[in-house]
Amino acid sequence: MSIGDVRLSDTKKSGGKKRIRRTAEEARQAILEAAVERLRDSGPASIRLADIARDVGVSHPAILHHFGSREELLAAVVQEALERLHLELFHVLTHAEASEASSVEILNAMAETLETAGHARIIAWLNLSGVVDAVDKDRMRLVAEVVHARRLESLPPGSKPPEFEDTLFTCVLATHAIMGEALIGASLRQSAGLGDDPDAPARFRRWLARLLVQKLEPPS
Amino acid sequence: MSIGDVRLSDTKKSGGKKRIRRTAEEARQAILEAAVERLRDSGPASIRLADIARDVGVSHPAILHHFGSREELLAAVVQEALERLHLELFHVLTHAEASEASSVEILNAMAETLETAGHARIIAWLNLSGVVDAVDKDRMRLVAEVVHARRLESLPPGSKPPEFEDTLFTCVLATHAIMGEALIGASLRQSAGLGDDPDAPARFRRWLARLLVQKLEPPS
DNA sequence: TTTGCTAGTTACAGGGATGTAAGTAGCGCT
DNA sequence: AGCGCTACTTACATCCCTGTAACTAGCAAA
Repeated sequence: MSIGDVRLSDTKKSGGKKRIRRTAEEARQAILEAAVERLRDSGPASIRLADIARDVGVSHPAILHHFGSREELLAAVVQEALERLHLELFHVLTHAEASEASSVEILNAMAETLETAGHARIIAWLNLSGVVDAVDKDRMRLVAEVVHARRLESLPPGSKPPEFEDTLFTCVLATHAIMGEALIGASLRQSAGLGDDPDAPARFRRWLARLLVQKLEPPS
Repeated sequence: MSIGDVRLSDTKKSGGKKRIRRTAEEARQAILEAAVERLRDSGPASIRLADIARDVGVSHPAILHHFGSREELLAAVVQEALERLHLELFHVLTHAEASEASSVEILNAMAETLETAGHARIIAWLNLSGVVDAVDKDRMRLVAEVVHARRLESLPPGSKPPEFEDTLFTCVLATHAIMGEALIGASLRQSAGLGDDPDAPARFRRWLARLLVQKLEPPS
């Protein structure tokens, strides 16, 4: 198998000749689902009609029937992936605003969303592949504003308030750290001599959280 | 043009029918050069024999003549890229050890190497594409040890020494930040409302440096 | 100058990917 | 029941990419 791309043999589906007929919407969703998974795991270049068709259990022209062309499928997949990301982030943010979550808890929730759901990988793929508008306008600023508000609230009286950009950059750094963990965490841990340490990731996560706490909510 | 992969039309080279004959070594180098560039810009999946051949100015079977197969070319390209990275990092480190560079200067030099030379992109591509051994064993630990030594040197007398893992994690965080800047810096800046601010990257870099200084070399 | 080695060329074969054409079958509606 | 719509299928056309075969030409050594 090639290093650059995953070639799977286009095996015929066996036996069952019963044709299943979904609604157009269901079919689109099933196809998008499979395609997003491939996007996350192996990047946009590995989105091949025959593969996705096999995942879903249809023939590849069925995909073209619903999406017109691979190009349009890819666009729909990207939009779908970003929509999911935005939905989850929105959920995390509003949830954080409702409860009295600390700044660091917000960042931890963001980490969860980006890392485990595979969104970090998709963002990285899209950025590397040159899809420009991978992150929508001002979302990071909104996050930073929420965090900054909390920061000002918990400010010990008498001390001068931190600048907004300090909070903004802290959020950017946190994002870089989260993305970095998701993308190169494993190999970096290897390179740091922590490869065989099973709870090194958790320890780093805690360490990072403590650093951010110290930065955002310094003891008075 | 597709989002997932870059398709360039295979234009015939014009006019000059004079055949140039390099030594085998020169040819290999020229081919590797072009291939590394493509790896950096568009990822391993976009390494296509015809494209690289056109870049170098030969026909595509010439590449197969020197490398045997696309697979072997790809392996050679990866090895070449990692070798360059290691060479440059080694240079940075030994240079830092020779001069009396501060911890942050070391990290800045690493940033320079990873970001501007395009190594960050290559590392990300390889990690995302599933090439496992993208980072060699213990390099990060070596860096951290150099940094930690400096940290202990500049320790104000009487204060208790920091743990090594604190320094190690700081280096990991710095690496994540550097990688993050190289990979998603632009779109993250957009999302932070700093898209039209030309010296936002420099400001973030300074902010990060100050943070690391504070962490590694606290004022006594 | 001739001869040998090999870097390089053109032409073509084979496989895999996208996309098209024409027909089939599931399901709702009358 | 049967009619129509359309989700889906099979078969095929086409293009691109890798790899092979046979030949060509630059350069060095005799």
